Amino acid sequence: MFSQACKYAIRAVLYLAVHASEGKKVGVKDIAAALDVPKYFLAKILQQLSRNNLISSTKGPSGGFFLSEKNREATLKDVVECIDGPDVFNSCILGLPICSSENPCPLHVQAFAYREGLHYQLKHQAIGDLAKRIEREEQKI
Amino acid sequence: MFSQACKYAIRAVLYLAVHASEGKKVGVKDIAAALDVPKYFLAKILQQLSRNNLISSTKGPSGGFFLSEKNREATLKDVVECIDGPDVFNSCILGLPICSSENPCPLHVQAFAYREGLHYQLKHQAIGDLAKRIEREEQKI
DNA sequence: TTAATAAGAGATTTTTTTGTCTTTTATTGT
DNA sequence: ACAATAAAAGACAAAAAAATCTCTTATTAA
Ligand code: FES
Ligand code: FES
Repeated sequence: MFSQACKYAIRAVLYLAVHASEGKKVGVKDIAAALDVPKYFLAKILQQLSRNNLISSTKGPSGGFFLSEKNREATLKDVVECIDGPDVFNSCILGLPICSSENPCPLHVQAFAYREGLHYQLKHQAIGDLAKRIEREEQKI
Repeated sequence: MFSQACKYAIRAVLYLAVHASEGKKVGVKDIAAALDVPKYFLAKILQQLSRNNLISSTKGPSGGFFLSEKNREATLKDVVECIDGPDVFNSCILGLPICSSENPCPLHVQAFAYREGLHYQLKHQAIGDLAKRIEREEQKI
């Protein structure tokens, strides 16, 4: 479903949502250590998210990454599409050129349900709200 | 979700289920052309399926690939696990080391529910039956 | 104003996946 | 027997994804 880079991106954003803020920035090193993820690779991913204004950063001492209030209004769908491109949620599970209910492949019905269920959550839940639920339910990242 | 090889495998098996039989074998060349898939790559995949007794083949003139009655009783789950390994349907969508409802990641509920939907179909529908539905509903492969 | 810090950017390497080509082996019809 | 056929197997190449390293730029605090 998601590329490795995208998995790291989601986890990093959620980590920032829970552990960082305007006043408490976190460096790549810390995130990478906390998530047990390759440091330099994560750095690249965070750069890309930052360029697309999905996360915020400042350089220099006491600098690092965090989520602004604006950033918290975005969704994980934005994050996913930033890393894996815009077609993640509308391409055929068997790789056929078009995925549609009019011209379905043999797995379309189930695959579509799967994708849409996930898509819906990722699209309609703000990252800020998601973070609150993660803390409340003590979920793993 | 599935590797390219696995997508090709599923499509090839379904193609054989619909278009081949003990009495009407089909060669890699024909399958590759019909599915618009790289020929040599597909050959490798078919070999692997054949070694694992998920499809049947004979060498020599008028030889080729087909599905025996036994083969038709297998499921696409078997095909998928033969190519992509046994963990496809029980690994965390975020790549966390364990996926369980006791220790869920933030996407677990949705990911699990819909993954299971797909898993269920692939596990409980024999390839032979699936082929009949494909013909009946004129689905694309 | 300078040394230390941390992200940004670029280049490079490693690994995995995908795709191709060649040789061998088995089978069949002549 | 033999030429033709087609899969099996092995080696190889190309492309993509993942991961690493180095250098640059901005910022801050002493
Ligand atoms: S057509 Fe294949 S998943 Fe929709
Ligand atoms: S724990 Fe992540 S999908 Fe189940």
